[in-house]
Amino acid sequence: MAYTYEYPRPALTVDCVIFGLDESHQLKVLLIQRKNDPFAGRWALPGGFVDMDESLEAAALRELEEETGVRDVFIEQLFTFGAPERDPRGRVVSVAYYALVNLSEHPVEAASDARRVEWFPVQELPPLAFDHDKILQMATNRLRAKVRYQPIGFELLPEQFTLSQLQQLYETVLGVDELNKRNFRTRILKMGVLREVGKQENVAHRPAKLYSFDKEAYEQLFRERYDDLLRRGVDFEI
Amino acid sequence: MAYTYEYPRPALTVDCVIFGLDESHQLKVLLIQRKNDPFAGRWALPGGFVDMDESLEAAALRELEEETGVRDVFIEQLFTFGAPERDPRGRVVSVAYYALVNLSEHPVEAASDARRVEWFPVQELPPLAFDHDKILQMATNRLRAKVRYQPIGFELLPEQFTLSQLQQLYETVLGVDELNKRNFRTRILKMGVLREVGKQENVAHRPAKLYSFDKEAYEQLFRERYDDLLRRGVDFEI
DNA sequence: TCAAAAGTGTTATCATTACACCCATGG
DNA sequence: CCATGGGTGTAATGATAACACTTTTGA
Repeated sequence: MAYTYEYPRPALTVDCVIFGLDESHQLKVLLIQRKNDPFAGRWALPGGFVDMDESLEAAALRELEEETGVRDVFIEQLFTFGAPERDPRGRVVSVAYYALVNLSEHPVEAASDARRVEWFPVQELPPLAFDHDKILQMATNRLRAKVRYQPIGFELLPEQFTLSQLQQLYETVLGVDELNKRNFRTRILKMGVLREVGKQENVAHRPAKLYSFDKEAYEQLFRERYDDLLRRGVDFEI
Repeated sequence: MAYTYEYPRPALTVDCVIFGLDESHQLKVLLIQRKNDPFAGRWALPGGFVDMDESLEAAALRELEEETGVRDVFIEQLFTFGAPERDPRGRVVSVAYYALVNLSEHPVEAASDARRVEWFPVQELPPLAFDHDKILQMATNRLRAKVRYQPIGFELLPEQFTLSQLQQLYETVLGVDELNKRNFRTRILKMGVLREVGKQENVAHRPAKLYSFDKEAYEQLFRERYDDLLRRGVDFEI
């Protein structure tokens, strides 16, 4: 069957940049190996064509699961890439999505067609197909910007976590050596979005307090913040 | 002539949300009146179909000029809207762009096909076609967020401007009553991105100092900021 | 008693807020 | 000399950064 239109149309695809944090606090990204030309054998972001009756987000989630087995992810739209020459096969416009997940909770599946799927450290990436390096670069920047004003990342930790774990997470996502322990703690506790829920047991050192993220407190805070911001006016801070 | 594809393809359009500031410090948005169904007679964002050999941004600028006569605008991508039912004619995915311009420097043209083009105050909008109210809402939010961390808006003022004018601008864009004069000034001057260039003449009150935006100083500042941010780590501020 | 990691005290400095007040000009 | 905006002083309070120190646990 074929589909005919009066005017030519670009093809429309979606691509997913899925960041994962592994046990050793490395930031990784999920890639698949292409089987077909163009770029056969190269690694690429999971993605594919949008069906006519699904939303863009649904398309991204569907392709992600089909190609990697990864599901139940909160993705957000990143940017739409539409340079005329970005795909050698012809005009293809791609809407990119991104997410940050707990790597250990999202095992990759050997996809049905035996395509390879792997997590790569963002520091040691293979050459990528199409303009996927550009997409990934933008996703990394966005993730780092976002981590500063939204409590992204709490989903990556166990339900209960220590402040050291949380600090580790921030250091990893921001790609920074070592944040000042004292100041990190003061800051994050002052926000009042963490609830103390117990302490570690059976560790060979002083047991750390365990916290969980208090979502309601956060949402409350967020609402208050908004009014503040308007009163302050200008900021010029990221 | 017709174009045939093996699989169906959504149509791809671009839409432009152009904000303008008028002389009386009102925030307005540029709309056109549709001639044809669906939504004939309704007001809508300027926009249209993407050609096969132009980038998305180029398509947005082309449609903007064709439909409104407005040109030489710095647009930025906002979001891509792709809900399956957003256009009654069928599947249409639209990449939205936005910009903020000095309204008086961008006169609208009676478009060749005599379609009406007008600036509407964002507070008093007519019903809009498609999901354009949603697009506009998102654009407004983005503009307000952006104005806090980027010196957007300086382009809207004359080359030389007073601090009161600048404050007015911020109040308008943020939709806020009155920022504290003292604090606004302290803050913005402390940044060091304004250069004093003279003073007003022939005004019936103490003449104000005139400033211009020091682009180099800003870019310098921006680079320094970035390192700082990494060291501070977590922020949770917008 | 030691290693390892958790957790705290403190201080100098800077930023923010809120108010009230003074200044220069043309009419 | 007054109306009209432009422009400044200041003090209380809170946030930030930097560094060194104490505590608690299992081995």
